[in-house]
Amino acid sequence: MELDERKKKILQAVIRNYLETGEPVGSRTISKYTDLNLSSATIRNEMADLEEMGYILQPHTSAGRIPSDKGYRLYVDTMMEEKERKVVEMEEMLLERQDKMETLLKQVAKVLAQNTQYATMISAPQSRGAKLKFIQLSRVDAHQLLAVIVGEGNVIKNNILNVEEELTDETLLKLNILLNTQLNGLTIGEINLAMIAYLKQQAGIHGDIVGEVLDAVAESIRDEEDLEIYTSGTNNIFRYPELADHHKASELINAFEEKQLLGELLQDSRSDKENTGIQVYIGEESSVQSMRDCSIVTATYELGGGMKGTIGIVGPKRMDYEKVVGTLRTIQSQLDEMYRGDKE
Amino acid sequence: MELDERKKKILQAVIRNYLETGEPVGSRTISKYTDLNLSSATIRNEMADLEEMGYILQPHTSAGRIPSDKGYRLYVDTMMEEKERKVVEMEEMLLERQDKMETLLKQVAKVLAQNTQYATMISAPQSRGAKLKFIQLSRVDAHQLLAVIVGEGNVIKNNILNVEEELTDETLLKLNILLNTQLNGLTIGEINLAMIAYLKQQAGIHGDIVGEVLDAVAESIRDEEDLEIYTSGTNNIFRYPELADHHKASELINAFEEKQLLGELLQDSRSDKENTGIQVYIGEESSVQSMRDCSIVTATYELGGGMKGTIGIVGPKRMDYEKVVGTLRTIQSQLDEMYRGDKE
DNA sequence: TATTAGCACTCCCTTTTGTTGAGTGCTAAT
DNA sequence: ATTAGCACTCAACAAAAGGGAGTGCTAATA
Repeated sequence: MELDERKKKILQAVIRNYLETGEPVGSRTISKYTDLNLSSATIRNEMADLEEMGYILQPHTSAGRIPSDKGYRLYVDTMMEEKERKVVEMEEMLLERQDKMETLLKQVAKVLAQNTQYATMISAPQSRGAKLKFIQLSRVDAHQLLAVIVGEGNVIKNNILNVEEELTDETLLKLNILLNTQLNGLTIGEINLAMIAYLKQQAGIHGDIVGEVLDAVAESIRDEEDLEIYTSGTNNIFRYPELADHHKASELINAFEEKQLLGELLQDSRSDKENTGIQVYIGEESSVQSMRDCSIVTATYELGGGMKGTIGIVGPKRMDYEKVVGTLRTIQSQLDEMYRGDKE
Repeated sequence: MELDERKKKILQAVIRNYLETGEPVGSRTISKYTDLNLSSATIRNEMADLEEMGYILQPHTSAGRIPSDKGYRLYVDTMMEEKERKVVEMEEMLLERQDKMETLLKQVAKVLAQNTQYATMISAPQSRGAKLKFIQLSRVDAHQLLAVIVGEGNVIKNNILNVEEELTDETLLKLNILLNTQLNGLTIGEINLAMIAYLKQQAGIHGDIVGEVLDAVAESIRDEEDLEIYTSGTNNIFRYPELADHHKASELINAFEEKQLLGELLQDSRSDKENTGIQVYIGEESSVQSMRDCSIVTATYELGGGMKGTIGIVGPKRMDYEKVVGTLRTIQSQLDEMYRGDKE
């Protein structure tokens, strides 16, 4: 059977209506709602075909139809009309420039949740892409060093290193010079074991102690793969009855709290990107079990210099895809603008 | 009417039973459950008295009794038998010593949630109580300085300072020496405006630029009053039907996400402390509206040197107070031990 | 005088039974 | 190919009925 133009129109009407109301859509509704001027009986026949083709389904006999995952997919891929979305309160947020990445991201998540009424998450840009700008070891205690590492975009990492032997001031100074001259300009991801081995060799005479410190520095640079994620609006899931029953809600909230799975999700969505950097997962398309009744829209953002992070929006399958995608586009460009603003 | 020994026993029995089952407790149950050897009829009379006195109440005629807030209060104050609680997985956690405060606190929250099956929160110790150990300004960029401030217990703060004029290496070095000699040993809370004014005076000749930097340093030291809070086990609230309906759950989850109110709550509970540092808020006793159907148990912990934080556990009013208080005590002493372990 | 057995009564909870209405599929007419 | 008409289905709501746990009261008992 072929999906002709009329069937498409009817499918689209069913989906649009269902997105709005959340109620199964009947033939009579469609007959009036569209400009097709067809009787409900005709629509019924068409809808039976659409069901057979797998685009819509009946929750039970004698109910209207709701879109299936396949139906949503078709809609998202070919029938949706994106439009830029005004993002409320975004300007304010941008006015007070955030020097702290953390604050900025938390705010983005919050604004997004308020605008869309869905649950949102945002992953901090991986620092491994950022170039090293400055590194410094300072003595804090007899056996403790503080390593401060500053990357492009002023991403700061601290680490307390425990060292067995005491270092002289001179050694420390030399180490600092060595580290800065050798590592400056490299991205954090580039500082690997080979690099460190080379550094150790450079350090030469100081041998053990320096080696120990360098190892610790290397570890603290690469270590922090924990991938921070900020979430907001989790309680929005209660707005959608299809997600709000105890079991599902509990699972979802847990996923949002644990953040482990979210991390993987956002990670995945970054790798296989399309040209636009926006991706939609409908129902079981995402790997997260507890979100099998949800749709997830993710967007990759960039703060310049390879600092890429991902934003995710989680809602019911009948989420307002147009609005969400539109909003995400706006945010993407706002963040981009913000970065360029930073540079000038 | 007097609350004699027998009435107390009955009240205790009612509460104990209700804590377990969550169902209103009838006279027949008590008659069998206790060793009082009284018939249900006698118990009924006594229960009528207890109700008149306000310790228990009937959800509706012909139902059993449930404890009132006043009843719970009496129970918590005089009838509860605390016992130390083994905290599962706590040892493991302590074995891998955490140098990062953040990780430690997150873990404590998690372990606590798993052990108690309630929602938990923990506030990071206020850094204002910590003594300054080390402070350093470094040039990151032509117009950007990085201030690193290390307090006792290796609490680290970073801040990027923007400066108008460029500083010479010499000035920077002098500033560092000045800051370290003058501020070392003071608590972060003690570094106030007067102190800074004095420093400015000391700096003397350098005038403006130094003043600017000092102001920025002062700000970054005292600024961070945001009071970080980590939560865990929010979804545990779904275990308790009396909290799990959409409206209440949504409000609660929101409170846990916003963290604003939690902060005030934990803050309050620290100020008016009893000798033990553990406090119980039953129902409306806490100021947080969305938690009027909950009980909250808070405990103050100390990591030495005035570094005090607060732990909170939120559950239904019929929470297992004995277990919760016991568990908190255990955690308190474990954290204490941990700090002492750090010192030796 | 304190306790208890007995009993009528209350009220929630669950199940049952109707009733309604939106929606369908099919058939026959257009 | 489209549509009017009709019988049928089934969720959702409401009213009715039954069951049961628990109470308060009264009168008997130790």
